[in-house]
Amino acid sequence: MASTYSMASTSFGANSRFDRQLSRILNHATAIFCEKGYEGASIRDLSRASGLSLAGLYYYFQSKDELLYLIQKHLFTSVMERLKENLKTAADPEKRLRIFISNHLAYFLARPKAMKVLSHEDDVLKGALGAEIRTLKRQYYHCCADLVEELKLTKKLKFKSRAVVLCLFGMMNWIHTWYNPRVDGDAATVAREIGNVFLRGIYASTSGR
Amino acid sequence: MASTYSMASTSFGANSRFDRQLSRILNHATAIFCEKGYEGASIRDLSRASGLSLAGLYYYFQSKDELLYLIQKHLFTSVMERLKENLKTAADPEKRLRIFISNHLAYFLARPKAMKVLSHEDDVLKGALGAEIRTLKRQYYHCCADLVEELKLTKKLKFKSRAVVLCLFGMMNWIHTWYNPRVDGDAATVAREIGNVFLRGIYASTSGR
Amino acid sequence: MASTYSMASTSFGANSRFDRQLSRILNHATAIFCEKGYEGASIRDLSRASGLSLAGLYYYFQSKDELLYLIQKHLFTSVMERLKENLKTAADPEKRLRIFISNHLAYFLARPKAMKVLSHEDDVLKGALGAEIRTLKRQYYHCCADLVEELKLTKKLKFKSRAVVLCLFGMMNWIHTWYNPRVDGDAATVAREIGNVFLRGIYASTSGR
Amino acid sequence: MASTYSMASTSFGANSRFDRQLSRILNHATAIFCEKGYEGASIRDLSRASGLSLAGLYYYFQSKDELLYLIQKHLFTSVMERLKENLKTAADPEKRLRIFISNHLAYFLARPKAMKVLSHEDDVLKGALGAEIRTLKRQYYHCCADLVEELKLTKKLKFKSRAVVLCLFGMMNWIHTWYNPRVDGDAATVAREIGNVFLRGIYASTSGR
DNA sequence: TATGAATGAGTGTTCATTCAT
DNA sequence: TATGAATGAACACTCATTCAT
Repeated sequence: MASTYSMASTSFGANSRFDRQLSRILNHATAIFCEKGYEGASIRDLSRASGLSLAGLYYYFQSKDELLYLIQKHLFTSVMERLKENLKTAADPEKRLRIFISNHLAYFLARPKAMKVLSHEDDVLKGALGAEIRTLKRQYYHCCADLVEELKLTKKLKFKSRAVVLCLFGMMNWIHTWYNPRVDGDAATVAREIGNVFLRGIYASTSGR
Repeated sequence: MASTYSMASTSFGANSRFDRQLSRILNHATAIFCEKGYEGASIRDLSRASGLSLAGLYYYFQSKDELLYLIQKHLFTSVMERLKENLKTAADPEKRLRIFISNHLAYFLARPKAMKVLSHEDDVLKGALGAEIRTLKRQYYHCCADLVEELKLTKKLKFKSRAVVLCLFGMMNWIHTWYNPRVDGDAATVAREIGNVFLRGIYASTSGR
Repeated sequence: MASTYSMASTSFGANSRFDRQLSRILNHATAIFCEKGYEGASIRDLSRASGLSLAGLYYYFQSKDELLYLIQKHLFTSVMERLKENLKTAADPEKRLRIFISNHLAYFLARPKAMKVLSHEDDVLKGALGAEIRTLKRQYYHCCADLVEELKLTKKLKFKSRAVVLCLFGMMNWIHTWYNPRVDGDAATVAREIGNVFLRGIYASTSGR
Repeated sequence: MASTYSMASTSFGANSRFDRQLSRILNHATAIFCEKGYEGASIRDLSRASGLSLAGLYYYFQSKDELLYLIQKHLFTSVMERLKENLKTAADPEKRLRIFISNHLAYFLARPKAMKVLSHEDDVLKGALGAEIRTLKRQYYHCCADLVEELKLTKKLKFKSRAVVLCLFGMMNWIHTWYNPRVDGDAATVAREIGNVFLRGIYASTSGR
């Protein structure tokens, strides 16, 4: 599997020695943050895992905060890129929403650790770095909200959009606490199931009641 | 509001001086774990918040781990107690499932910090304490799963129970990341909405597809 | 020799266990700051010297900065106290200025390390702590400047007071770079010599030229 | 203003590319040592300030110690050179001592940062480098002491030469803690004032008392 | 000449925890 | 019941320095 962090279209882009090394480090860091949480993880853990010296790591990032920032930024950026690519193939509102769901699950079920880091360490980053991440997250949320709105208009449905969209995110994101590929099937299967519950749930709504 | 931790029916039961003090401490600890996470929180934070000395706190618990254990155990125990009480009033399967949802939300939206601690610090506890918490959690999960199964049989529905129940938990538990009483209404309102999406979603299912 | 830091009239006052220990620590810290400079000294050095554990030290102060602050504050406060006491015994302006000089030298030649720390780490402290120290220092300077002004008026002398007072401080404070009791005599001797150079120097001045 | 460090008569002499670059580096280093002290300053600070890479700097010096050595050696060497030049113009003992004072102040008030580094980091250097600097310093001290002795003999004065010379150095070197050109006038003015205090001070001495 | 990449040793500070009282 | 005093281990991070290129 190619490095998660070195895709030509992101800032980790150019496949220089530096970028490849950074991407290796970020992958290790993701795994460690997943396992122990941001606070519980130590740069020493990362040093052990990556084989670099403690001091050597700091050549690649400025602080533990920045490490988390780089990870989260990359994830939001690249899941969104893929989403945009995938959405090009469909015009039907329902299909488009199903694409959102399956894009999200395909991306994150392939990176279960990343998914956990993203939802767990949601509000850790303060200051400018945190603000940038929150902006990316809001953009991603709005992609989904817009698709739901599109569907709502087309089908003349009645429901509180905010609550409904957040329910959908709840179903999708909670998955990292239980997903087991052998029991639950692949990402497409889970996406179909969640899509079913969600779409039937909102199609049946004719009033707020 | 009576202390969350000193209800007659739990082990913190008897309203002794010890129990009342412990319950105060656990409330402070919950708030701190919520704000900073288990790893990020320090016993010194708790000392400051509670007004007790660092050493004095250890009269009430053996370790930081046990502190989290006491909190989580109490929460699962008491939400389950309330659930059992509330379920006594209804026999209709749908109504009973709606009671599960509203019981969960009423309990946890009144204790948003506790809800966050429960989902955030889900897998922190290792060893015997962790095992006990996981058992309680499984029991609670099965309460819900049984209600869904009951409904499925009655209404002759077709769906993968496991996936569907976990979707429901996802919708309910994700709520701590977005719930705002002024925007989203009270617990009963949110429970109705989540119930709607979920029940309509599964009612409409006639096959696994 | 009684501890430098536990005089009844200062804030290190009450001879409690805590205060005695703190005063021991501050004495060690003074010696270390003197030898290696503030930046060059490490809390580990202090741990070694004092026999307390690294962590144990932090029971007595909040930060390395505060350590320096405590030392400097104590020195300025107590040299000033002694000065006020000593000045009570004389009314003659020249005698009073000679008292300033001999008080300064008696105090600091008995604490050569303290003298070096005070002049070397003059501008290290930033923020509130630094401001407080600078205020104390300014007060001490003005004590001296007032005595010089008194003499200038009495004897109708002509000179730039600022330059002259700062010359006097220069002579007194530079001493830590060269003073050797066996070669240079005791504090009273040095004070007499500096007093001579200074007083004859300003008595002979009738114009700014 | 020509570089402080690349004068034909010093070892940084020949105006080669190397020497010009080294001289730039030493100027930056002086500023940084002045601002943060020797211990507090880091080679990284110097890298930032000079624009050279961390590793690149080491082409110009062997160690941080040598950096300080080069600075201090240059300062003593070149202030002494100028002194010798200036002393050629006068034969009268008093005039010659006044030349020492004004040469010292003219040189160092034009390089306030250098003056601070010289007095602050006086005893930092250990081993051979430190010994060499101490030798230069002693030579400079003796230049002054000889001039004072000359005057003492000529005018048949009585005082402890050592104490008196060190008083003079105290007045001159302490200046870096207070000198403000707008308030205190130029170097010549300050030199006259210090010369006045000092010369009148010793002229008036007819006994050690 | 100059740099990118790396390191071992050290920094100030905080941690959960203990023990005599 | 509760605390003051203390500790070993760990923390994030920076240091001066090096070496292949």
